[in-house]
Amino acid sequence: MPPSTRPRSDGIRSRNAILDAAAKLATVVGLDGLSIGVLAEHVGISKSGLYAHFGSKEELQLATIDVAFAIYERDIVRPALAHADPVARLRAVCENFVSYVERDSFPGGCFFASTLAEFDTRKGAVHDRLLLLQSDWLRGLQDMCTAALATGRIPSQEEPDQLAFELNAALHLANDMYVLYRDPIFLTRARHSIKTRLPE
Amino acid sequence: MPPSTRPRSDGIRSRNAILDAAAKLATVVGLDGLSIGVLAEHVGISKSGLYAHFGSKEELQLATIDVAFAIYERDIVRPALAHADPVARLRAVCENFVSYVERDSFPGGCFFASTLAEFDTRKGAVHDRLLLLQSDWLRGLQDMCTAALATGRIPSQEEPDQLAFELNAALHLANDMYVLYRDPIFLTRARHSIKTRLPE
DNA sequence: CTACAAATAGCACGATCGGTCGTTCTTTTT
DNA sequence: AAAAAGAACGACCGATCGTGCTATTTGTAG
Repeated sequence: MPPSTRPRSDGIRSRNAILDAAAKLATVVGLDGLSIGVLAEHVGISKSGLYAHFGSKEELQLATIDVAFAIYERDIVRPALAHADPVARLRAVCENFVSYVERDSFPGGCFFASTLAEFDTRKGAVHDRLLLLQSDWLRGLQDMCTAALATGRIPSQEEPDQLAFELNAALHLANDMYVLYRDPIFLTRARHSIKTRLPE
Repeated sequence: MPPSTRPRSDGIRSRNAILDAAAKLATVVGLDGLSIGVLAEHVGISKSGLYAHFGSKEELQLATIDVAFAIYERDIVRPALAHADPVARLRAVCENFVSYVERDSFPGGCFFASTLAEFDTRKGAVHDRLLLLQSDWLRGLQDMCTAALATGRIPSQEEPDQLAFELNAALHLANDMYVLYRDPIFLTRARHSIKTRLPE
């Protein structure tokens, strides 16, 4: 293979700027509705200059998903894993999601809620990647529920998957309603649902 | 104004066929992603022939929303209103939604879940119309919860809006997960959540 | 049966889409 | 300092977008 293909420092900076803008814009106009020209104009570079960073629009979309996933891991999952106690850990991951919505990390709310709603019934690599990450989230939540219920400190006779469904439902709707109405009452509602199921 | 401007019978038939296809397609590719040309080809008429039925794409979108709303009212709301008992009525509206998802009324799941996710952060008449209908649904659900709780037969000390939020959350997530995974387990989960809050 | 309006098709427009090209500028390596 | 490679640019491609305009067909009221 030819030498190193090492990226240049300014190229990395540009690429990060592009993907940061792409992730934010995608939650508003969609991953598909996001056009190369509009994105380039938004970042302040030419369309072909932007395009040179990615071989196709699909690769741009996949790269955008990866940076959004990194943010989600950094802000929601990793801080929760710091808690050793299973119940505290589960509480933390839920609260981290709510506050991640509350602080408007993305203008269109949770990146994965937005993009999955767009690609849920489509085919292709983007759908597959989003589905994989969603399945990881679901399994992680279910595992946390299993561990939390095993402590015997949860006032619920539900099975773990049902508890995970109900927690996820509250988080999910809180995101959608908060994006739609910009009313924090929905975040309060979700927090109340969580607290009822995972009391201190 | 000039006499009647009466539409012709074949025109009405075409218009219905167009809007029926539009409502179904919109849940897959989005209300905006649905292009006139593709829709025309799908219905089997020419692009300009289709376009003549509506003055603009936005009017097509608004008309599509109206037919979807009529279906939602016919299948979900009206049958539930047949129940005089508030608890039975609330149970019915929830169950009607789940079975409306279960029987694949739209290929992309609930029409309003799909389109609202697309237009939640946009401006314009389409967003406004969707928001209005969503607010109606929310208020209706809250009213039903108020009436149901007033019977004293609900084993919950929650306020009505919190109960409405939790029921809505279960319905909402059931739709999204069922569309994504095509696994009826999520419908079962939602039904379980409902039954726990509204026992027979 | 005739007349007229509604319905549909054909055609073309300007804009924008994703994508390719050759070229120039700039950073990094030697 | 020279050479090599990455970054960014403007021009351009064919395709498709929403949207008009005009002509033709077709259902229906008088």
